[in-house]
Amino acid sequence: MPSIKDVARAAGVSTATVSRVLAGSDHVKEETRQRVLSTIELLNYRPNLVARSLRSQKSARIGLVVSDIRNPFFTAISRAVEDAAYEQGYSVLLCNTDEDPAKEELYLNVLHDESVAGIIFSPTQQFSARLSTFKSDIPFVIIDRAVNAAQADMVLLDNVAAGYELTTHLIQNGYTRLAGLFGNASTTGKERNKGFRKALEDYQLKPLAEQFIPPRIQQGYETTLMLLDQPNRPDAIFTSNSLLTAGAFQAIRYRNLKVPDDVALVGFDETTWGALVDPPITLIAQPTEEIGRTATELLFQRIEDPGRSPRTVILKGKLIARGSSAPRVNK
Amino acid sequence: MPSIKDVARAAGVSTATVSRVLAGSDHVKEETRQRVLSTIELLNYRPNLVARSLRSQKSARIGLVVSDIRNPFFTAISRAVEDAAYEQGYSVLLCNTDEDPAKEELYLNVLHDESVAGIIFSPTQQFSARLSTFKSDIPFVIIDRAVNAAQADMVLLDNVAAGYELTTHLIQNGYTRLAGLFGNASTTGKERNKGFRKALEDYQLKPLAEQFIPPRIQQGYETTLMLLDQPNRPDAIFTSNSLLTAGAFQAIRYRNLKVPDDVALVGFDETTWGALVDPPITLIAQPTEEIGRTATELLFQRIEDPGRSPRTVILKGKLIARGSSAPRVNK
DNA sequence: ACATTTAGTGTAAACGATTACATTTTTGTT
DNA sequence: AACAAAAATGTAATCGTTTACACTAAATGT
Repeated sequence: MPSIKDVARAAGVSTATVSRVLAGSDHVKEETRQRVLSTIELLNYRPNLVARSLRSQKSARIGLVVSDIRNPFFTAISRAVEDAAYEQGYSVLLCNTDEDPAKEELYLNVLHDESVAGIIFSPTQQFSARLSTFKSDIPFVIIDRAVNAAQADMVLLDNVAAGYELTTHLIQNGYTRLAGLFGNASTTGKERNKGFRKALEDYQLKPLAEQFIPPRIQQGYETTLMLLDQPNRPDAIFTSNSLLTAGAFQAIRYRNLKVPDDVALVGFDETTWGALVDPPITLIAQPTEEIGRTATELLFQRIEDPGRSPRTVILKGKLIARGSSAPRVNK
Repeated sequence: MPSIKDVARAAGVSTATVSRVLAGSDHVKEETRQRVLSTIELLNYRPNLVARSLRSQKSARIGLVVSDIRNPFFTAISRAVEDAAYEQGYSVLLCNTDEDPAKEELYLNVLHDESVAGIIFSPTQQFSARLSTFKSDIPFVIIDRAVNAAQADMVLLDNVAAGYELTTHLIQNGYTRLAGLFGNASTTGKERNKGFRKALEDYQLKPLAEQFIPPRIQQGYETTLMLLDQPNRPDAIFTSNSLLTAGAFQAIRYRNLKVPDDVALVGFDETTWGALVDPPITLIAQPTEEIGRTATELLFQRIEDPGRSPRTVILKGKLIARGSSAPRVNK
């Protein structure tokens, strides 16, 4: 593996000159530059990024910390971040916290030790407490979940509006006995609940149930069974993320109920299966590609200028109305 | 950010001693060790991994190169690899090639430049050609797809057996006009096809169609439509990966056909949706957790001992029979 | 009592790049 | 032709570790 010294020697120049050529400095004579470049080519030299990082005290790596890579939303985000990062010559270290604050802390430390240039992440709820400590250190951008202190760059969905729109859609399609399943691991669930409530209020309706539960398929399944078995069964179920939607869907099928005739179902996030099941699921699609790209861009901007005032970008979801919430037929 | 020098100074020792304590060397007096440790605690010192990598010429990072992170199989693999790696104190750089040889080459270079200790990856078909060049360099483990030269560690599914089992299952359940959709981006599709053929031969049947197509939902959809519109419609469709399964399922629904009465459908890999659709999909589940862990372990072993002779681990898939291939009822 | 081993520690040279500063070469001016 | 200014290049320190080697002091053997 040739080093910059080998190149310098072979090209008959000093390492400084090679470095300058590499950096694209314009203080190198064209002739020399060519000579160095062809030597680099010849020796198949590639600069050692570790050495470069050590010397320049910065790296071309960013960390991506997601709470569950199995959630298709985060999978999509990962792709977008990765694409955006690699376009800028950055690599991505992926970390998966499973909503576990201990793992989160571990990974933030790891990323710190790896000298990443910045971090994009979806924090656990417990993170807000640590935010102040963390802030001093590495540039970071929060995605998906608001943190208390507005002292950070964030890319969020307008969750209240999305919850409102999805709920309104149900109401306007004739559903009145609404139950909601909300993830309890983040503010996202809370905000979507806020929109849910607001919509109900605006139509002078009362929620039949509001459950805050862990964002897992199993939990969605169990809670939905419970709701379905109550005397006054809901005629529509609102779920605040796709894992809960999957669980709810399973439960409904398990009880041999018809969607949407017996009970409608709506949720969040485009998934492979949402369009495949019968009926397909009505949902709010998040602009994952845009979220990932925006977060990456914000991060680069902050790396560039750590002093700039924090910015929050709020994106809109898109209602995709499908069979699972088709207008209610009078019975 | 304190460095080892700061610790050394504060503890009244040399940096060498601090380093020895850090490395757990037993050539340090207990009293000194304690003093150093408490100084480290006090200053909240954490070793700089970049400097460590540079000096020791190795790093605690591994690269994971997958061909499509949106494929739930690879998502699952990622998780497993990540967990296994972090348990050993390694971080994971994630790369996504989209089956694009150019991206693959780019990422392999990036990983090389990042001085990763090793790479786990699912190569594109074009990779085999580059294998010999690549071999000299970084330790790596191939997953999911066999490469020509057996000169590499590999963790694979017994794809021929899996294809055979899945096909036999269809035949034994009374299906006779079988069509197969196989991914054309890897050897995996070919091998599953081999099992498919073998099973048909053993039962003296002829395949109705064998299509090798890009592993995308859209392609699966279009090809299935084409198959369904032929005069002699298949009574069962075999798909070699979950994206093709999804596409096929969509197409079947679009033509308003009943699964499995009009046409059965089987595929590979556990997905969220496979169990949710009606009827749920029969499939061969791969032991993703085990694949990921095994690959990571093999990689660590190879990093440890680069000279050892390559090893191929072949794991068995598990048939999960569900409604989409229920025994055929006589018409 | 002296030589020899052993344990504990320090010194300083790496690892491979970047970069401030010094030096040399080129160019331009008179 | 001489000098100044500008351009090109080189020298060497530096980033934060690890580690071969050197050294000291104490322990052991004779």
